Order: sequence, then structure tokens, then C-alpha cells
Amino acid sequence: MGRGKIEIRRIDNSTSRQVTFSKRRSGLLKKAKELSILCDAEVGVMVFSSTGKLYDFASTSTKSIVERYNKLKEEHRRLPNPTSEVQFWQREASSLRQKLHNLQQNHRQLSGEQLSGLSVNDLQNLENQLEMSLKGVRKRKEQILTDEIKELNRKESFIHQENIELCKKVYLMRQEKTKLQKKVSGAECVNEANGSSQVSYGLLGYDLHTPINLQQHQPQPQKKAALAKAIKLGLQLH
Amino acid sequence: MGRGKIEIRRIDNSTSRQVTFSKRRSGLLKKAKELSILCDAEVGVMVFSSTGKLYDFASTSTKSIVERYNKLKEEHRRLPNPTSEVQFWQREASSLRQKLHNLQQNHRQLSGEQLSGLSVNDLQNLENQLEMSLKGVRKRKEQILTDEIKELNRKESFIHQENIELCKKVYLMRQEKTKLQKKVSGAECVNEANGSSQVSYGLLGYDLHTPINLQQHQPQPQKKAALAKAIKLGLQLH
DNA sequence: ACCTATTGATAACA
DNA sequence: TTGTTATCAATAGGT
Repeated sequence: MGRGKIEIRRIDNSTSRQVTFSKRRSGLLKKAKELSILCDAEVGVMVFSSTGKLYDFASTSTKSIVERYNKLKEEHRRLPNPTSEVQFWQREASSLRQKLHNLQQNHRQLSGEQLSGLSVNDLQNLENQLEMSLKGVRKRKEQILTDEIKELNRKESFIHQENIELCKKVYLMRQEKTKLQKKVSGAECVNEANGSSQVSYGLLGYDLHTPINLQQHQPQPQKKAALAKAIKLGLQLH
Repeated sequence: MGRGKIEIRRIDNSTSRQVTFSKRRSGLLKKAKELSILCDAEVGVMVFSSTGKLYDFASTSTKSIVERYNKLKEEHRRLPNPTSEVQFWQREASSLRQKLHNLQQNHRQLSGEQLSGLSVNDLQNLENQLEMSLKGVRKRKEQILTDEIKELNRKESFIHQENIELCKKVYLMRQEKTKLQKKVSGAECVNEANGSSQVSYGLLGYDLHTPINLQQHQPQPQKKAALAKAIKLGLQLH
């Protein structure tokens, strides 16, 4: 019920998982409430988010519902049998161990080990699964690299623009400088501060050129490194 | 959602209250299950009908959920019987849950999901790992198929040998048969059992030929099927 | 239990 | 997060 149907499996994207959790949780609690009212039933719902937060609903009180559940399901836990508590946790641990074991088994097969028990068909399925995974991983990698390259291109063009602006400035300053020099040489008076002034000019001219060249070439090695990286990693550049 | 909208208040008619209870109850449990799967949440639902019957759902186990609820909601039950035995098993379960969670995380990444947190280098490692796995799986598959083909070849040559032996036998029996026929026709006495004897000859001839042809051709389709399978599965046949 | 017209829930998007 | 809307899903009322 939505813009498209979805299959009931863990939602990968954490954001949409969060959104769906929020919406469906409230839907579930609403329906629990409606059921309890419409049908005069005692209903309790407990939901733990994956971050451990609790959301619950109880038509009466959670305590009373849990009490009722315990009373119905098993006649103890409180006073008589502290052993059952231990037994419960032992079983829980056992079940978890089993799940863990299964997952480990699966993991090993996904890693190309422990293949002895499998038929050709099982192996074919495994192979397909691995190829899908590989596709996913490569897609993600390519995504990251193309993003990186795009970003570098953006930076480069920005810096290039900046460079052009600076060149214009340099041109203007040169003009002003020559204008000033003409004025100075036009005046016959000999200035004692001449030497220091010339040093100043020299520095100025140097300062104006060097950073321009630096900025013009600075992005290049970065970009080249990214390209080399991409090529090394087998990315197809368009 | 139905032929008309209804007000959320206790349904007076007991029959339709019962029907609605049944329908909405299963809907609620279904949605609880979906929520737990979609959003990776721990969900528990308990419903008591007005007649006192219990219907429940728990993504893990109701006990575990109730325990978790109690632990989170109220710190009691600690004081009366903080049996170290129970505590031990609770810790054990908790630790196993953690391991399970980690492995699931890993498994998802190996399946090409949940890749958002990984760097290009991580992804490259994953890719290499998957390629190794794929290599292992393919090797194993090829092994099985070549073994199968070898076995079929062995069988075929064995049967072929057998076939030759049978042909020899047929040849010898034909000779004996013609010898006997000559003897019979040489004797002038008319045998009443002639008809049945001819039928017997006919059957004998048929019996001698058919199994030979069958055995000669039986392995062929098997082998062809294996080859087709191998080709379909992308195995390189040398 | 099974069948639809209808309402309700919600996935995708902004 | 909250709201909107196109779609899918649940289900009310009947059979």
C-alpha cells in the first residue's frame, strides 16, 4: 500500500528504514487499539527499535497483560521455580548459538569454503549470489570515484575562473605600475628612497606571478592522482 | 476499509464482533511481523480474546521481549533473586546477540548491501574477497561436473564392453539356433508344438536384440544431458 | 470461507 | 520531520 509494492525484507537504506519504522509503528499501535476497542479484547504491543528505544501499547496496562500472559503460558517464574529462569536463558543462548552457527556456515560458503556438501545447483545459486554482490560493491565503488572526480572537476573550473580574474587584476596593476613609473621618471627630482622602492617593485612583481602559477597547477596533481587511482582500480572512465 | 466505514467502538453484534476479531487479529499479527522484518525491530504482540484465548506474535520470543521490557521499564526482580546463574546466562545471551549482530552486518556487506559506510579501499578489499570466493565456488563446480563426466565415460566404456560380449553370445546362439533348425527340418516327423515353438523363437530373437540396442544407447542421453548442463553452466570443456 | 466495493495504510517524493 | 498523493492492502458487508 504505497506508490509501489515492496517485498518484506529488511530495508537497506537506513533513512527510509527509519521513516518506515516510524510510520508502520504508529499504524501497528493504532490497529492494536482499534482491535481492543472493536472486539473488546485485551491487547498489548511492544516494539523495540534497532536502537533499543521502546514503544508500546496496552489496552489495559502492560503489566497486567504480561502477568496474564505469564499466568496462562506457564504457572511459575515468580516464587516456585528459579530453575526455569535459568532454563529459559539456557534455551535462549542455545537458540542464539544455533542461529550464529547457521550464519557462520552460510558465511563460509559465501567465502568459497566448506563447499563439499553442495550440489551443482546450490553452487550455481551461490555463484549467482556472489556475482550480484560483486556487482553491488563495484557499483558503489564506481559511484564514489566518479563523485570524487566530479568534485575535482568542479574545483578545477572554479580555480580556473579565479585564475582568470587574477590575471585581469595583474594586467591592470601592470598598467598602473608603468603609469606610475612614467610619472616618477618624468619628475626630475632625485629621490633618496629609490633603491628601497625598486626592491619593493621587484617583490610585488614576484608576488603577483608566483601564486598565479601555483594556483593554476595545484589542482593538476590531485586530479592526476585520482585518475591513476581510478584506472588502477579498473574503473571504466567515459 | 471495507464496504463502508465504521465507528471505532465496541461492536454490539456478537457474531460480527467475532468475525472482525478474527480478521483484524490476523491483520495485526501480520503487520507486527512485517514491521519486525522491514525495520529490524524486536516486536511482540499479545492478544486475549474476550473468551480468554491467547494469540501472540514475537519476532524473537515473547519471553525474551517481556524480559527486555521489564529490564528497561523497571529495575525490580533484581533484588529478590539476582541468581548469579541467571545473570551468567543473560550475559551469555547478550554476548551471543552481539556476535550475531556483527556477523549479520558482515554478511550484509558480503552480499553487497549496507555499503554506505565503506571507503574505496574497504570496497576494494570486499571486491577481492568476493572474487576469491567466486573462484572457489567455480572451481568446486567444475570439479563436480568433470567428475560426473568422467564417471559417465567410464560407465559408457564398461557398457560398451558388455555390449561386445553380448554380441558374441548372440552370434553363438544364432549359430546354435540354425543348427537346431536344420536338425528339426531334417527330421520328417511333424511336431504339434510347432506353433508355440515359433512364437518362442520370435520372442527369443526379440529378447536378444532389444536389450543390446537399449544398452548401447542408454548412456548417450545421460551423457548428452550432462554435457548440456555443463555448457549451460558455463564450464569450459577441454 | 470466499468475494468485491470501499476505505485505510503507506511508499515515494517534496 | 511532516505533509501530500498515487497505489497497494485490509477489510466490511454480503454470499
